[in-house]
Amino acid sequence: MTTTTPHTRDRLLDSAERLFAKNGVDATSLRHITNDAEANLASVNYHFGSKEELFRQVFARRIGPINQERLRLLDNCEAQGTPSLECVLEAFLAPTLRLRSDPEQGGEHFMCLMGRLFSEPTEWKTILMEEFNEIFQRFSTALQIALPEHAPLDLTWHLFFTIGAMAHLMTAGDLLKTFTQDRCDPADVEGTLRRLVDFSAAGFRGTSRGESP
Amino acid sequence: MTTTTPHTRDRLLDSAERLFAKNGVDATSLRHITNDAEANLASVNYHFGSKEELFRQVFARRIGPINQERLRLLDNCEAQGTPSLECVLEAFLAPTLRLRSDPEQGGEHFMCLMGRLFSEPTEWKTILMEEFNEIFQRFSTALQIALPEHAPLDLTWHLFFTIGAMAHLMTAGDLLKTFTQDRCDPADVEGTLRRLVDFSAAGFRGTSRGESP
DNA sequence: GGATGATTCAATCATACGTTTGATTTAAAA
DNA sequence: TTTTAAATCAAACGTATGATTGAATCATCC
Repeated sequence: MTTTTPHTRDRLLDSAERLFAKNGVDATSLRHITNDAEANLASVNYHFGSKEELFRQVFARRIGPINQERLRLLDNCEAQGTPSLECVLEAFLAPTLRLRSDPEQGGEHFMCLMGRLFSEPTEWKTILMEEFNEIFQRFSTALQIALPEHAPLDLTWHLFFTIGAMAHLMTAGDLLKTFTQDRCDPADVEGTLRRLVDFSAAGFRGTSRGESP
Repeated sequence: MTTTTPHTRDRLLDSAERLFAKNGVDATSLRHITNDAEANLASVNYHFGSKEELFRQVFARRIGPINQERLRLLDNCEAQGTPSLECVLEAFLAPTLRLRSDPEQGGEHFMCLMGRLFSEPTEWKTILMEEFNEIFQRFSTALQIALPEHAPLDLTWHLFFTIGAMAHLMTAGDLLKTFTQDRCDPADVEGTLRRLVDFSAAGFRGTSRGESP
């Protein structure tokens, strides 16, 4: 048999992902996780060795496919000659934002968790950054091709701002909905994606002071 | 007498602010704080009643003046007729970003703390939002005056994106410096401010697809 | 100087944490 | 069936947490 059990190990990963996202990594105890997963307390250390390793694997389980999807979409852009700025930005942003509309998996929780990681203390943040470095370099060069007349330094700043807007959407998106009494709803993933892509693209091109010369 | 205490209370606020920013709220214990402040463990509960109230006052001590400065700068914009978009955005962004260049106070630590709060679990986040609601409304109407031809809903989305970029700068600014081997340095506050204002302003005006008809 | 209220202090409370242990159960190989 | 390894379990480990106590110290005013 291949499917031995609805294995404890996977239930632990699912519960940990959800609770880490909801309450933060530090505030989530192993007892919360094992209660939620209906597993024994010791099972975490049996299957993962430590809480830190559990977290690392919660993260590793999702980030690989996401970054693969990023690169796949970027390849799509570049397959048709010089890629457009919007296409590159969408390739970068879509895989994370679309986690929200993937409810059968726990993608929504992971999105929140990843967004929070950007602002978490160093020890956890480095885990994120190890995976992120390649993507950052890859998209930086793609942006230089899409906007050859812009200084590379400007592109780096603008990508950083875009990542900030994306991360804010991931962690505080629900807050926006509350604030605006549901008039802005990040649950409309494609609409949100289009708005963010357009906003960032205009920001990248910049110097649009309204009047044309 | 008005000045009852010599120092302890203020030393607690300073240490708490710094440690909360550095390690996170949950990960910072009262013992860390009182050791750092060279105060007795019980002094926190004597002066503040609880850890939560200590945090609330760490926050309240700074956010009031910051938001006052925001409104003052906004008044300056509006004093000269219809305010420009850049002026409004700078009035919103400058008071927080400039905390970094205020090192004699602990403003730098507070900036990081505030940025992180955007993505912290709900209980702390609501504390931030209580203070933020008025500012949000005030600047929303100012933006509608600066960009009368834009839909109010668009402005709300764009302000949200801008806040995200700002928050990311506050929490992960050092990461940008590391990533770019110091070629992008958020410690250059006015340069960073100008970049963010220009990026956001272009994003707000939007629809600058590069080519002019 | 003695009284009074504001602070500081060491000690302790109950609770929660991540981890470890050793026995027990489960499931597949021999 | 017997053997063997994987998995689960209840219980406890030592440490750390936020909070509380009552005595001691300090500053201030009458």
